[in-house]
Amino acid sequence: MSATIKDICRATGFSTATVSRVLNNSPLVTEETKKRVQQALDRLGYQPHHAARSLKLNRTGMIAVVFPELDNGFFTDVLRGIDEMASEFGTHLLTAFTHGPLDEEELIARMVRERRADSIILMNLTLKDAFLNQIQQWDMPVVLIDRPLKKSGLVSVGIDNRGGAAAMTQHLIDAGHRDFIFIGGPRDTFDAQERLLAFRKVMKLNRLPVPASAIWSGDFTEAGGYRLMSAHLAANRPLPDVIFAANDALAVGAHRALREHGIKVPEQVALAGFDDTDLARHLDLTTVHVPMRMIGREAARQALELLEGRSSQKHMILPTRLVVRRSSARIDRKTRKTKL
Amino acid sequence: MSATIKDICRATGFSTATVSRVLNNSPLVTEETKKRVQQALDRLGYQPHHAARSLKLNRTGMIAVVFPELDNGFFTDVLRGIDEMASEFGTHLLTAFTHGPLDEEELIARMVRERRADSIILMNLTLKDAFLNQIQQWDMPVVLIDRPLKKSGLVSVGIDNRGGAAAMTQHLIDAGHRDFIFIGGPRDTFDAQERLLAFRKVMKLNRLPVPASAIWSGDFTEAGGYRLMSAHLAANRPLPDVIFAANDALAVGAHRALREHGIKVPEQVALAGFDDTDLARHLDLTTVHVPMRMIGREAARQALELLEGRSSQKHMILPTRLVVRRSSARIDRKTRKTKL
DNA sequence: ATGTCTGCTGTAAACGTTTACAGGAGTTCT
DNA sequence: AGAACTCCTGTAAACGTTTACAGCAGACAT
Repeated sequence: MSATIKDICRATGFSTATVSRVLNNSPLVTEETKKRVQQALDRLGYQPHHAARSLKLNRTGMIAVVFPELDNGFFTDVLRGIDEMASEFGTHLLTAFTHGPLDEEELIARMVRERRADSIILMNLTLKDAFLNQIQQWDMPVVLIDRPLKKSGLVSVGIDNRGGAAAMTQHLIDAGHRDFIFIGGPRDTFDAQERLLAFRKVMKLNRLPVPASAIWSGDFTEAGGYRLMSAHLAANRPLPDVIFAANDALAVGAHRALREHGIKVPEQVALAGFDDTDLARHLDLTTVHVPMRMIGREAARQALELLEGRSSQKHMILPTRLVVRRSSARIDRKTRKTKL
Repeated sequence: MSATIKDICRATGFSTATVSRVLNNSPLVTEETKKRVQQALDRLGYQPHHAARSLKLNRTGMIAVVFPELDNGFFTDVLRGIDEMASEFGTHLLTAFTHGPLDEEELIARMVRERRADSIILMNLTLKDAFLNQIQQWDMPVVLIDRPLKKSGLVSVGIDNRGGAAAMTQHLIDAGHRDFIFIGGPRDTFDAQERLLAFRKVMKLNRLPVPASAIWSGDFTEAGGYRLMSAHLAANRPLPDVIFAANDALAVGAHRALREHGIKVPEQVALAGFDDTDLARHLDLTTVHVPMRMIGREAARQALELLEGRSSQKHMILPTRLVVRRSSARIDRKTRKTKL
């Protein structure tokens, strides 16, 4: 059993109040007694009992972080960012993964009402707006990652999806590509919607057509990208100039399918992704850099500042950055076409 | 403010004791009152206050999981495995990353004494044996991942490092490779030691020499692998037949350095790793599969079973499996040598 | 009618903190 | 010398639960 305040009292002869005051270094204690108490604390290896403290103070020193089952490779870095910032504030992390979308609401509601944390960071969940609105009733600060809620007071941290997707689209066009396939993400995902929107807009600006068949609907997973690409190839449909996948996972899946069919990237078809995961770097995939660690840091900062009443920026949008690598290289279209 | 038991009392007219009994469905309550209380609970959206409960019961319903700063790509899957098992038991996760080795001991000691969790899983930390021995004094179950402690009562979950490394070494020899470079991990890491040991043993069995210069000392990071390989190439030293890196991160780093020097894998040098991370699959890297999710699941299971007093297996070793991919392909040595 | 038992409910203490309030010892002022 | 401070320390209540124990009502046996 760990030592309690009473043990310290017994050892020093002081009362719980005084010991507690030393612990929270109140100015009301003599240097002398402070020293004596401190010695006892050190000697007995005392640490305050977290549950007791948190019951009394109504403060847990925890941030709950809820992640979706789906992993974009995104997750690790964001979590690390959150942890960095949290540990600077002496706060711990309660991480939870949702197991299927049904589970999400219940998991969150329970955690909140059990008061296991002081604030909560929700990442990329497929929550209904109604639920999000309801969340605001609870008196626990909520930070959304990658999911701004319109007309709501919820704080969110997101990235410049439109800017990134637009820059990418323009880059690909500038590289000489005309015939696109866009592999989108889940329709109900904010990121996916934004990226598609920006893609469409830039295509339109450049007066390039986007037939319905050029927009595939993926799920942000590698397996999904692989499946879609394989199906296309198996059906012997023509290759476009370039495939722009709404995230790296999809791009990587498509890449694998292409490779298995002996199709060279970028020689026969160019490829681009979004997120700049480790894999992208290693596959030489042109992509859009997303500052994941920073997202985590900022989300944690918001969560912590909200706690202190400092209501900071409502909706933070972090910049993205085009990362040009080999997979989008300019190819002389005539050469390529003859090869096919 | 969430509803408390007293709110339920006020609503139903029953005492806290009765309400509490309903919550823990004690058999001592009439069906009738149980029903009436339940209604109030539902109506007010009651959830027990975690801190209060845990103070009284001395049970937090949490497992602390401590990860090193270093990320082998390992981490995500293990955590998911832990989460899977934990959530089956209705237990939450407190994750913490150590920030530098100095920090480790203090972080752990504090968490334990604050009693933030019921049990603790330590992954791959560079803790001193003395500290680990000390841990046993505390009355909190500890599960070590990838780090059995000799002659200690600590439970651990590990993998068959020797089997994996031996199988790999033999495979590479069978593929015709004779001249090896082994990029090892940190000397103070158990995994690194075991893998090197098995490598040496199999080389000896095959009567192949292992000069000191053939063993590099890495750090299990990609940057490290890149640095070592680059230095070697920059110094214009000859390439071996094969480079066996003690983990995938190192192999991937080496791979990048090789690629940057225009050296083809496996045409000019074969390459092998250990861990079977996502990257390995995509780089077609021959490696040793490590069942990361399973490691997490088993670690969590042990942590939970220890809590219930069921002391299960002391030291669990999960099997590894050789995964042969293109990077280790057999090359006609004569052809290769002439090419150089 | 009294005693014993069973079955349910309530009272109150406890878990380990923090903190408002009270109180005691010095010091300074009148 | 007493009052009015200032400093420090102690007493006790509170946070929201759980649970040992007490208590009460009714059923049954004597």
